Amino acid sequence: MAQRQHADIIDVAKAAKVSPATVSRAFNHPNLVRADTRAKIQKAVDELGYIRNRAASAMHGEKSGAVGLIVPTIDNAIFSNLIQAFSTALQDAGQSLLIATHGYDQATEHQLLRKLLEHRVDGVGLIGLSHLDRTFDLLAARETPAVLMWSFDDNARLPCVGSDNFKAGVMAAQHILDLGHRKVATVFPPLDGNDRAERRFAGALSKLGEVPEEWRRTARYHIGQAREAAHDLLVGPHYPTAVLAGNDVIARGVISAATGLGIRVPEDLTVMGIGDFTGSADLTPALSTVRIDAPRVGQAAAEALLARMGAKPRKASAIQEIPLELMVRDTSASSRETRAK
Amino acid sequence: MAQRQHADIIDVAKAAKVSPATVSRAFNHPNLVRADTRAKIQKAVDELGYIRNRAASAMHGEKSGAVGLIVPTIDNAIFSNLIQAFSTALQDAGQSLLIATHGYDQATEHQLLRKLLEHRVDGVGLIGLSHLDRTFDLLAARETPAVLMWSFDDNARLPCVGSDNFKAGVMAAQHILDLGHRKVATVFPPLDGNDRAERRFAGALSKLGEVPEEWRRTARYHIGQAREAAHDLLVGPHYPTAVLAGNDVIARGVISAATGLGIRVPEDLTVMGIGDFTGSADLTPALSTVRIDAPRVGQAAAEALLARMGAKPRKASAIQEIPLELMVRDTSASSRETRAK
DNA sequence: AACAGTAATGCAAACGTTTTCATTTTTGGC
DNA sequence: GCCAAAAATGAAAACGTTTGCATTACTGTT
Repeated sequence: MAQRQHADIIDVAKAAKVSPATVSRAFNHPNLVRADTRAKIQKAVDELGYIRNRAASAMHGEKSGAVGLIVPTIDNAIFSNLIQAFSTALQDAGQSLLIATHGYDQATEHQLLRKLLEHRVDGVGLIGLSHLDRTFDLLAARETPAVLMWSFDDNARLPCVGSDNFKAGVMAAQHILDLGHRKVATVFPPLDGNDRAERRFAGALSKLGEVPEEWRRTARYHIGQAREAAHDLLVGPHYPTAVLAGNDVIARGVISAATGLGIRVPEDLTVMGIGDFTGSADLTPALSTVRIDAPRVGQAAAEALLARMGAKPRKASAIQEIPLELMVRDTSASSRETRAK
Repeated sequence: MAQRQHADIIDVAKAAKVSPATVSRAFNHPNLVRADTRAKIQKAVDELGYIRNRAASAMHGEKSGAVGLIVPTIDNAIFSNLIQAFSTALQDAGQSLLIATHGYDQATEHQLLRKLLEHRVDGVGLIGLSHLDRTFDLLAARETPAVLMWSFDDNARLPCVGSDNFKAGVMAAQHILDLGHRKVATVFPPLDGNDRAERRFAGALSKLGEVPEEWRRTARYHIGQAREAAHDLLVGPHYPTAVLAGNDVIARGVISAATGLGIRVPEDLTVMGIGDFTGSADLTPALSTVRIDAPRVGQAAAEALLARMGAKPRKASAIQEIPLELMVRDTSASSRETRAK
């Protein structure tokens, strides 16, 4: 039995009594083939269980129908909302998504980009503004449309969609100051290689002025670590009346540390987050924070990328800023009735 | 200037003064080419910025170097840990990951599978045990290695890696009973089309016996919804002394509702989750739950899939059960000192 | 130094599509 | 019904690899 492994376009053509060329056109330029011919072809496709071979199309300089996305990690609330929205928008446009994670390592990121390019992705999404020079060069050499997302900056090297992290830091700090706090501490993630955190911190400092060394703490993206860092901060001799956390997860750690020490939030201590991740509104007390609309960023980024991929002349800059929103909830309060001591 | 668009394997061959065949072999079967020849080729590759064309290789019946993963959604803690681990394991093996989300719709899932097959993925991962017949059929017809993950069941239609959700339900229920509770309520997600929730519920019922209608509540995967459902439950005339939640997120909603009503956890009410998601241990109070080790599932699933993809004769069944672990923390307590009333 | 055996390389055909160009069919105006 | 114009289809050449087979280059033995 010399039955072929899988039906190919020629088998379909035979079954439908047309030429392979017509079958191909029926897929890629349906308007070029008559409706009844298309019907015949569709019938043959169904009967033979034909599935087109994207690899063979891509070989022809055709689009591969896949987009690449490189993120630091999938498994934290910061990115998963973004990825979900990005993915959905692409799927709606009929694109497939190749995803890769580098664990915050830019050299790995570059390697992953190479791998995605081997698959001839039609476009690429990256997180953050700062990347290796050779990453930018590679993208340019390959003329692959790309979008930076999550952060926003006017003079980014590539189109970018996201929020201004500097502003986020400013807004959070301003809110704290507006409440009358003057003794403000910070708990931030390590700043190196993380332009988001770095910008937020810079924004915060621009309002707060100098923050004394003993009121600055560092914690990775992890509640437990943040709690330890905050504990250390709050048992000190000079305790602050407000803590600005680099993101919502850290803020949760801070609240937890405070609660553990019998410090009431917000009566004794104001805590501000940044991000407004899923669940932050449902904490008890509900977290005051600056909302970064991750789903909207993901969707807008996907749309910007799709527009770039559409071989349109690179028209109006795709740079797009997603607005921030101050979410005043139950962890921030005026400093007036704070500890008299 | 007739400069070619991008370097070709033939360009590389010319630059290295060897034949294209040798270049190809240098990539795919390095042991077949002499070390110094390989060096020459590598040099040419670097100079020309050559990136191999995976599409062209895949055409040759070669492996595409990509694996597909279809999940209900990325943006919730249930899956993101799993996806991250799955992704990492694949990357370590040099594979790329094509991901697609269907939002809990099996027909969409089938469509997505078709799309992944267009890209000639070398293997596919799916979430859960129950899928459309035509999804299974398609996988079989294409002879594409596949793994079901997250749930485990002895007589699944495909190799599966995961935990036994029935057991998870049993363990949670048993713990509650062991503490002496007899008035137990449940808050579960909708059961239809979600075999994980369905099995958990069945497991719980197998221990709990009949749960009266007024103590059963339904809530989607969302803290706010769960809180409402739980509120409704706890203000009733006959309130339970323990609540078994279908997953950790729902458990958070239950705790929140209880706190809001002045019901103390665990003194007045025991709350059990299932899952042990990121952060559950860091809640205050820390959540008692049944740990499903998502990262381990993801990694084991990836390994099982890779093994299947290795053209090895389908040897020892790749079915693998990941053990559950009861995490007794601060939301469960003996029923003895519960409300005397 | 000649030989067999093995290791390394090259040649050319194949893989499944898309597209240009040429050819055939259909359409609509008279 | 005829004709030009437009629409639909087909033939064949490409796309960038991989691989079976043939050839050439080494290796160690006598």
